[in-house]
Amino acid sequence: MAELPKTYEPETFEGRIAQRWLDTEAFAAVPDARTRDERYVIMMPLPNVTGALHMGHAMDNVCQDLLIRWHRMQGKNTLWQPGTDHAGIATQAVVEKRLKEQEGKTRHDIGREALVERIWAWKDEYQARIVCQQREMGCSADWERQRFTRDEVCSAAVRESFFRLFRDRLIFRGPRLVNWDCHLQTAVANDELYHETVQGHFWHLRYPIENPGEGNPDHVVVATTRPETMLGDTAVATHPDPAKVLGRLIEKAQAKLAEASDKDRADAQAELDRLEARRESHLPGLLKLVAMAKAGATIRLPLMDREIPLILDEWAKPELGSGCVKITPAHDPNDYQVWQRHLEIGAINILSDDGTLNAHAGPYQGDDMFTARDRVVADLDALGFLAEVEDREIEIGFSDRSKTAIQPYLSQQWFVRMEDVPGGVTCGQGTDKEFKTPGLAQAAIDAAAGEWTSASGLKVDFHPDSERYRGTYIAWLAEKRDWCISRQLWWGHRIAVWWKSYPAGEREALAAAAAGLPSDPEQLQAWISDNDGTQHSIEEGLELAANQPDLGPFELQICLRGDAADEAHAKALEALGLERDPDVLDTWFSSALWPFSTLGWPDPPRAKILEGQRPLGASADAESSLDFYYPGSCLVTGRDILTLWVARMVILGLYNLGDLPFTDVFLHAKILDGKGVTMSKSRGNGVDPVDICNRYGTDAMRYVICDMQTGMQDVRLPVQATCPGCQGEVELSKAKRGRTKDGSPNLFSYLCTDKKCGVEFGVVEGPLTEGLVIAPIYSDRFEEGKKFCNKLWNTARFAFMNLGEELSFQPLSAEDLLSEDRWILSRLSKTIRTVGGHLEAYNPSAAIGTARDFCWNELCDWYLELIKPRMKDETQAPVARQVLATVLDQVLRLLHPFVPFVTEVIWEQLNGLAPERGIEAALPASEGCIKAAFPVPHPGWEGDALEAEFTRLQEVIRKLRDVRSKYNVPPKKALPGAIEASGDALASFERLGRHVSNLVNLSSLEVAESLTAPENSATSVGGGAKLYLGDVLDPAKERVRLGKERERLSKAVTGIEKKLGNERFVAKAPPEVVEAERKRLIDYKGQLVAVEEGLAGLA
RNA sequence: GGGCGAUUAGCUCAGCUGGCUAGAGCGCCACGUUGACAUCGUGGAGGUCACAGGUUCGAGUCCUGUAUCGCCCA
Repeated sequence: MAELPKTYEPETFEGRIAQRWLDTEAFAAVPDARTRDERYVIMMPLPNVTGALHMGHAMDNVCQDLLIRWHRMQGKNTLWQPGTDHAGIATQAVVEKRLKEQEGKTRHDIGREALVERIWAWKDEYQARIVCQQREMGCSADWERQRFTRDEVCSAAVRESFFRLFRDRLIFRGPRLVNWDCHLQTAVANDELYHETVQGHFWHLRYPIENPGEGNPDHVVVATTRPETMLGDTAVATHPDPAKVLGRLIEKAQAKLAEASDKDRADAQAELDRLEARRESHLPGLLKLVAMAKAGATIRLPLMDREIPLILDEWAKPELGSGCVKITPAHDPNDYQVWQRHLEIGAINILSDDGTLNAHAGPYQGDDMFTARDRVVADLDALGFLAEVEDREIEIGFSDRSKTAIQPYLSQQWFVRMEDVPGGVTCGQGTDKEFKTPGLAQAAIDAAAGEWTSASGLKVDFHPDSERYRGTYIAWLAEKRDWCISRQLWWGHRIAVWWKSYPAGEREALAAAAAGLPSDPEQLQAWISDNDGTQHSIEEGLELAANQPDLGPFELQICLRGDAADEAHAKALEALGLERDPDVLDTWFSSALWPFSTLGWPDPPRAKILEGQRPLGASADAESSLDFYYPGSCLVTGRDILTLWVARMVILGLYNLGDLPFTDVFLHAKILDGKGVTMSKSRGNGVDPVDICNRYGTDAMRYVICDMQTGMQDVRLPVQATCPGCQGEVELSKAKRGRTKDGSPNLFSYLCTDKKCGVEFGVVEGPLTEGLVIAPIYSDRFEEGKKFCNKLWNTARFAFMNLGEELSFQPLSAEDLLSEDRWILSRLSKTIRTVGGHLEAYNPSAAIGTARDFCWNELCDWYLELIKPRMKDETQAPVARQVLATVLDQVLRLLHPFVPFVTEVIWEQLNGLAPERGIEAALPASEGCIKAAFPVPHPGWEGDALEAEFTRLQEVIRKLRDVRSKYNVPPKKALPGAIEASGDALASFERLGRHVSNLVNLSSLEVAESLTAPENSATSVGGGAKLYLGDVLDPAKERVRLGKERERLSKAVTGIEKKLGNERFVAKAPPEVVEAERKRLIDYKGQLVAVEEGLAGLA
């Protein structure tokens, strides 16, 4: 017999097991004859190649592997698609930063090609690192399908999808206000910004009104936190109906005052007074302005000497400031909206790409924003146009990538049209799932709400909190905001549109270029775009250029479908004077295609097969990967990218393929550090999951991760480090940070909390920790997982020591089994059912908790103890052995998805010792636990009466142990015991008395309806019986012990009596609740009487 | 500014549609190495369920407000 080592040492077998899974192709996803219901697909949320994985990724990957292994064991054809994301701006920024640090160069110094080459090298390094980490964590993804968003297969999908959207006029180029990063010189998305509140000013500017007329104001005052933007003002707005707004606000304030608490009354009164005073002072002036605006009044913009209109718009707030607001459409999002409502005012962009002012800023051209601000303020002041300067806290947006302030900036960008379009959008063109939708955003809304289902009957739902996240998802989509997909970067999928802009006067040149275009409708799509981005056919466009030149300049745009089209036509386009757009696509565009680009869409048979990769096309007896694995099943991710990524996958899946990329979205918790701050490498609080695996074992890491995933509660993970000075443990959330050279806190170093030590040590390698010892960080939360694995290990060890040389299977009927056998099988069946239910409900914590409780509290603490005597008796041992082997078999299968390594290695041994396990019939066998059938409940094994009997037995044993403990009886000393009971309980204890003797270590046990207690007995009640333990009595101790017991019981009795004495309770509570209370009262009273008798006996 | 959520033991978290004396793991205390396991066993201490009101026979759970802390959107 192969005896297991005494303790669980994961490092001795994890590597070997991982290798065997690879050797046996256990993770391989190969299309076969299984039906759609027998398939299960998870597309891994592609980690970006910016850096290594941390515990947040571990949470994501472990949850997915749990689902994948569980479904694989249920016999599904399972695909877990791995891969990585190029992460445009993030990766380029990291590489650029390193270039600057190490060589002092910028990207412009080395050029586009050289920079991209360096980024590819970085990508290779980090992709390898990430895959290594995932394999270490036991991720059972099909590594032979590994994809990267910029590899040839994914890139082909990007080109095709872009072309189709462009052809359907769902991609267009137009002017929009974007967040401009002046340092990186690119637009950045909202999610790449962070906001900070800084001390700033509020400048009040006085703008003169042209020819105000008798009795009218001769100027307006506007206020701004960015006075330099006044150079781009194109209007001043005032509210069209100030009386109504002020009236409504005053009503509201009165209502609030009426309801205000004493504490708030003064504030509410002050607010009301302010509004009323304001109506008095400002309303007449504002009404005059309304009349003037209607009459076409204009304003003379100071410094620029430009005439701009006074307009009426609800953006102006009559209750604030002067009630007027300056409008700078090109540099403020709200003003931009105003412009959209009053297109006649125009927009003037005063900024260049590099953040300096352009020619539209007149004398301030060439200044940066801050220089310009000082000069504008000084000049306005000198000319008497500066009314007032206030100090004020203002919120400024910063680019997360460059850490510099962003500027709202009007520029030409590419967009995907999300709103409804006239005539609707056809999704799934050319497939048998083709359908019409009003617009792309609406299609994704319908997918999650209402009656709509896809052609194959699918719908999207969210877990574990369906309501909450459906709401977030729909609210975001309902805005139907166009998606800006262009980025001014060098790292990414370059936009495949060649274009040239023709001012209104150059219609002839436009016509000539259009006439010279190659004709290839399948591979080439041409549009003429007007100045708002609306795309027209060539004929319509030329007509517009002739008849409505004010819609110019016109842009001739040609999109090529793919590499072959580039080859055929790019030169010709360039000969016509068109240039390929230099921008690249937003990373999320390629990520949005992930559920099908990875499978070879649009043309799986012709998808490039990279070295060591599985072909994607159809085989003689199976569909292509795309047909077989799309639509997929479940998406597992954090809630922060629900909109950025999940919604967009739904949109492009529906648009390109006519069906959903997945039906279930599992949003898991986020892992925070000990202070509640998001973990990340850049904050110096990240923990590398591989460090945890090495320290505690991979299964221990996975166990604890599963245990942490409850509902949506984010989880704090306090982390520690071993001080390199004193070797003591330092709790990082309590330790002080080290200092950098300039004296500010160093995010990457800590001071030891031991006062005698105080050594500074680093936690992340880098320039800031040069010269410091780097202490690996870990978290003692993972001890729990290791302890559980050790317990499981020793359960198996006990089994193997007792199974004998080789156990042969015999069919067993219920009569062959003893009561403890039937009890553990009943508990096992119910455990399997409960665990399955928790997994279905996406609750890994409850699932593993249930499995753990069974293993530890029932199998180990009770069953193993109950059968130990039988194992020494060769006539009784075989049945117990067979039950034990069967329970172990089921437990290993049940736990495998959570802790795959330890279960697999035990499984291997179990197969050697007991090749066939089962009770009535042998269970289906399997060489690897990874491929074994997941356990199913066995209703025939379940017995409620038996379980109740065992619950009573356990209570009796605990009570008697408690007495032993209270009297400090050494475990080896056997004592006489007695149980006084009647009815069912008596019969039950007569049958099971041997277990009491065994587990309480009794020298003798009398069970009877009425008996004489052993000499010097301590008394106790429990399990519906009166219990005696002899040879221990110390009257003083007993009085104390029973006194406490009496106190506890009489408190409970009083409580229930009070409740039952309440007439309204008895009248109104459901009868079964009242009845249950009555039963409890009788039970407690019985116990109380017994305790009091015991006390009386002492006297 | 708008929306969503959280606050339960020293720590990290459970607690479903209101109903036993509010639970688990870790940590803590006492005792214990008899052949699975000291990464263990047996027993134990520890909570005004953030605060204030309300609904109800009954509130950790439902409602309103307050405080603190998150997240998303503007």
